[in-house]
Amino acid sequence: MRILCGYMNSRAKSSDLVLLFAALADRTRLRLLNLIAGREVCVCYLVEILRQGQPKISRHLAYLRKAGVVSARREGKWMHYRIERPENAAAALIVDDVLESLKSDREMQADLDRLSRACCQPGRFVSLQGAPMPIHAGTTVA
Amino acid sequence: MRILCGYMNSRAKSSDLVLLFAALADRTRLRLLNLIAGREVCVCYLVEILRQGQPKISRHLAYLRKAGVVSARREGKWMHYRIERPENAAAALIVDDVLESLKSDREMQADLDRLSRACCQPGRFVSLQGAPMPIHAGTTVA
DNA sequence: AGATTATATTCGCTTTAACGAATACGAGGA
DNA sequence: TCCTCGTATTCGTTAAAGCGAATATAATCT
Repeated sequence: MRILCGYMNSRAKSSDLVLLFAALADRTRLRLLNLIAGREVCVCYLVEILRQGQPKISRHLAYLRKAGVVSARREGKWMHYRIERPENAAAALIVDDVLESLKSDREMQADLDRLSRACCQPGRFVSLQGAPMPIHAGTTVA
Repeated sequence: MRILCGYMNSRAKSSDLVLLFAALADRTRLRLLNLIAGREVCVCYLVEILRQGQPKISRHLAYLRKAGVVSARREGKWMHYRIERPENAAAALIVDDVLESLKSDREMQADLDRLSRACCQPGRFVSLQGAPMPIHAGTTVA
């Protein structure tokens, strides 16, 4: 098992990396990753916070899923997205770096602020009434 | 100076990152970075090793230059390319990760092998006769 | 100066990405 | 079952990337 693991790491396909980089080479997708980092977020929140069309958000989420950076979980009508650390060790390192560095970006900080406010008073946002709130990572129950 | 430096790092623009990722999201460009990593290489070697058209290589190098990942130095008719660590701290970290992880890719290893062989016997490659050999990083004189 | 060599850029074309609008799907609720 | 709501996908269009062929530029050689 440990040997197999080492074997896989020693033969990283850079095609994985190309796919990853393509996924990261878009500001909207970086904003999505930033919002999802550290919690599990329902799509409706992402649409509301980024103030962009729902199909657009959904397509970008699909793109991130295909790249193996996020995964989705269904809960009734709602879909929750969370960060998925790639199997490829190099890719995983890079994702860590990226998520960390996004914290120092102005717009990313503003997005997170908006998300916090939306969580405090979901009623203010018509589109969020009744929607399940983001779940902080490591928390068993909201 | 140290304060200014810290200030800049604390306000990373993720647009820099988008540009960087776009530059990394191409296999030919990754192969170029892999060949250039650790040494300064003349364009004609890159064309020869990758066995691809010269305009294509040149365009990809221009792309990498605009993204701030490589820089060029002219020596007579020849242009030498080397890795340029981005100013943005996050970007620099990512570049380090990428260069390191490329080492475990099959094709990248093969490219480096071909480069070594070409350096030993430049005469074998018609296009390399008289061309300046790659210069290992940290070496003052070839 | 004119020819030659190494590299960069332009041109036309084909492929791919991104978007909004419309539509389809999937799970609950009436 | 039909309706509604949240999300995903398709469609048609527009913008951008990548490519080879041709051309331009910059330095060296004769």
